This record gives sequence, C-alpha cells and structure tokens, in this order.
Amino acid sequence: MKYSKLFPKTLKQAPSGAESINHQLLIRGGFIHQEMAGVYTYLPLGWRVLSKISDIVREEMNAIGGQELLMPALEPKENWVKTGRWQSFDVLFQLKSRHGAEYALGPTHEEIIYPLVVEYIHSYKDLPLSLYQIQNKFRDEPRAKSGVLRGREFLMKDLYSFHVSDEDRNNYYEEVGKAYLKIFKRTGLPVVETKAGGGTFSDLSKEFQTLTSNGEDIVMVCTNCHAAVNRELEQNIACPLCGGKLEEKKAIEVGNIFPLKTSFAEAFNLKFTDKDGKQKLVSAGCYGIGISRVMGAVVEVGSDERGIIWPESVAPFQVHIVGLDLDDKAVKDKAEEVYKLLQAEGIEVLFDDREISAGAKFADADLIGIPYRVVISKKTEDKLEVKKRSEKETEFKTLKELIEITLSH
RNA sequence: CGGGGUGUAGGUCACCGGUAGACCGCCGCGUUUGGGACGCGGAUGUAGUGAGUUCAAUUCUCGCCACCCCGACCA
Repeated sequence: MKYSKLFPKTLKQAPSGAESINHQLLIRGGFIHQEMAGVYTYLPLGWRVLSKISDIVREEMNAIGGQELLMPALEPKENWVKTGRWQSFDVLFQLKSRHGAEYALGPTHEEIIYPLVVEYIHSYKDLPLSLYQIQNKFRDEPRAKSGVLRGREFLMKDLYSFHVSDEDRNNYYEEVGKAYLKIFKRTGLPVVETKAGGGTFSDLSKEFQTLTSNGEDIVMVCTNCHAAVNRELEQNIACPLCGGKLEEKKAIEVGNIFPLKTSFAEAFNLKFTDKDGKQKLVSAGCYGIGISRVMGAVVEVGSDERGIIWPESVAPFQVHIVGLDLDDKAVKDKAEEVYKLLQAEGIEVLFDDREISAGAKFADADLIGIPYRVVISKKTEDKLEVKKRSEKETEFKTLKELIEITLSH
C-alpha cells in the first residue's frame, strides 16, 4: 500500500471527548471513525487489524473443531419471547418495522442457533457440535465508553457447543479455555482467567481479563502466584491456590465462557436420542471474544507517547517503508524496488511515498505503530535502515536480512 | 438511569449583547527536505436545535438533541 493513497490522513490532535488511550490513538491514526456514541466505522487500517485478530481466532477455533457460519443480526421477536428475554434482556435493541413487525437486533445468538440446530440434532451421533461466527453485535449499553472497549455495536466471535452430557461439555469447556489462552498470547495480550461473579447461567463461567490501569473491571490478583479471581466472588479472602495476598487490579474483559447447561435446550426443546434409546436434553456452552475490544485492549497495553506499538501478529502491515529524498531518482527507484520485493515475499508493506517532510513521516510511522520501520534515503546508500517500533536503536540491514527477520515471526 | 461538563471552520480551541477569529489541516506559488519546515496568497462557518428576553443574541434564560466524564449497570 502506498501511503499517498491510504484513507484517511492522521490527525495531530485527538477529537475532544476521546480520553482513553485506545480511543485517542485509534482515531488519530485513522483506524476508526466514531459515528455516534459507541458506534464506529472501522477504517482500512483498523479493519486490517480486526482481520488479523479474526484470523487468529478462526485458526484456534477451527483447531478445536469449531465450524464457522454466519447468522443473521436481525432476529425474530418470537424467539426472544420464547426464552423470556424479550422482556428481561435489558440491553436488547428492539425495533419495529413500518408494517408493525417486531425484531431484535442480535446481542447474542442463542435465539437463532437453538432453533437452527434443533432441526439437525436428533441422535447422539450428531454430537458434539461446535459452531461459531464473527459478527457485529448490538447491545444498548446504558453508557458506551472508552472508545472501542465498550460499544453499542461491536465485532464479536461467539461460539456455541452442544454435547450429550455435562461431562462432555465440561471437557470441551476446558479445551476452549486453553484455545482462548493461545489466542490472547498470539495477539500479545497478557490475560488472567477469573471466575465470573454475576453470571446469569452458572457459577462456572470464566472471564479472561487483560490487566491494565485503564480497565473498567476489577480483579483480585495474587501477589504471590498471580492467580486471579473476580472481586465480587472472592472479596477480602486469601488466594484460593496458594493462600497469598490478593491485590486489586483494573482489567479489561476480553473473553468469557459460559456453560449454558440445558436451559435453552428446554426453551427450544433441543433433545437427542441417546444410545439407550431415551430422549435427553442437549447440554451446551457458549464462548465469546470481543474482537473489536481486543483491538482496543492491545492498544491500551502497547503504546508510548508517540503512538501505538502493534504486536507483529495483529499489525496492519509488517513493514513501513519511509522514503526520504524521493526526488532523487536513484533513491526513489530503490525504494520502489524494495517495496515490490518485500511484497513478492508475501510481506505486507506500507510505503510512505508522500511529498512531505521527513519529520512528518516519522511522526506518522510512530503513531501508526507498524513493527518494522525501514528508512530509504540518500544516506542509507545500498543498505536499509531498520528500526523496530518497540525499540530505540536503528540497525543497517540488507534486504535479505530484513526479509528473514520479518518472515521469522 | 442519577450527577457533572461540553457543543463556534474538516480537527483543536479563543472571543464577544452590535451576525466571528487563531492554530492545525486544505488549495496555489516559491524556498525547503533525517523528527510533525518557512514565506506569500487563497478557500471553508446558516455559531447543535427550538423558543424566550432585547432596538439588537453566537453571546443572556429555558426546553430539546448530541457528545464526554463519574457513578449505577454490564450476556
């Protein structure tokens, strides 16, 4: 991608109202654009990041047998009435068409997936089944805040698993938990697991929390063994694992998993015929990761006074070529050549070919936070001046060396 | 939903009871060119919205709307 063509431009100042780090930097860098409170357009750079996160999530969900599908965001009222949640789900967006029909805008998808699978699950041979989607969710939050961390429309991965028994479901539940830890590790987010306190369905639900001073949740973390528990659940007691002292930490909830047990199966009459010929209720679990929230959390965790520091795994591009002295034909040709050769290796490259000052280019490179900055100018001669966004020092490298470093991750 | 705050150019903000300015950005010309360059010239506003007070309202008052912060809430 040539920077001169990239939409849109960066901003020197964050819009008033943007206070949290992720909100400021994502807007200034041109990753997101706010349409209204809690609702954002994901601009080209931001969408690239979300796609990277989504791909990691897909790989790990597929690895544990999840099958991806896409359900409608527009959900029929009758299904919500059936589960009682048309009344009780307080952040549900309800809408009425001009002709009087009523719908829910999906905040979660039990009301769709249960009626769906009830048509196909008849036998124990049809189980287990694990389905997931990545989709925009709608929740009428009383207070949207903190940029992309708490929106009214946001991108989420939700997986639903169906099992012959609670035991089988519990085993899968552990498997998903492990997959979640892999996902957060890959996206560069340090997380702790906590037992959720206020879960509607079960005291077995778990949350995955990123510790950061800008979080809106509070978890208790053991100063000794670093085990974590939810505050409401374990107030003022010692660490359940080692007896150590618990300390309050702010955190962002980036994922959660809930055993649904058989509650929705009853509402939608989801039963199967077991080996013994008897009809039994399907035991289920649901598992969420806020994809757009992960993007915000990554920024909260990784930035400095100049801008974002993306982990290589989710960065919008891997290499940011800063071309200086481009009015010199030899330099320009070299920059173009490096740009093409890197791309030929499958490396994602942003090439700053704009006719602006060097300082402005460096400032934007720091703001946007692409992992490897490569300066090509009269000074660099036949070498490439490489600097990692996360480090201070620059190093001169050959193209071959740069390709090796970039591809090694 | 309670409390507080803010709405003026594309962005950040100032000013003022007599219908608007700065900086950034944008356009043109020239000079620059390794950390957000400089000079000159130029374009861009129904001052969130409705009402009230007033000879006169962007300015004062009230309603509404929007956005932000604190809290409550948080499948």
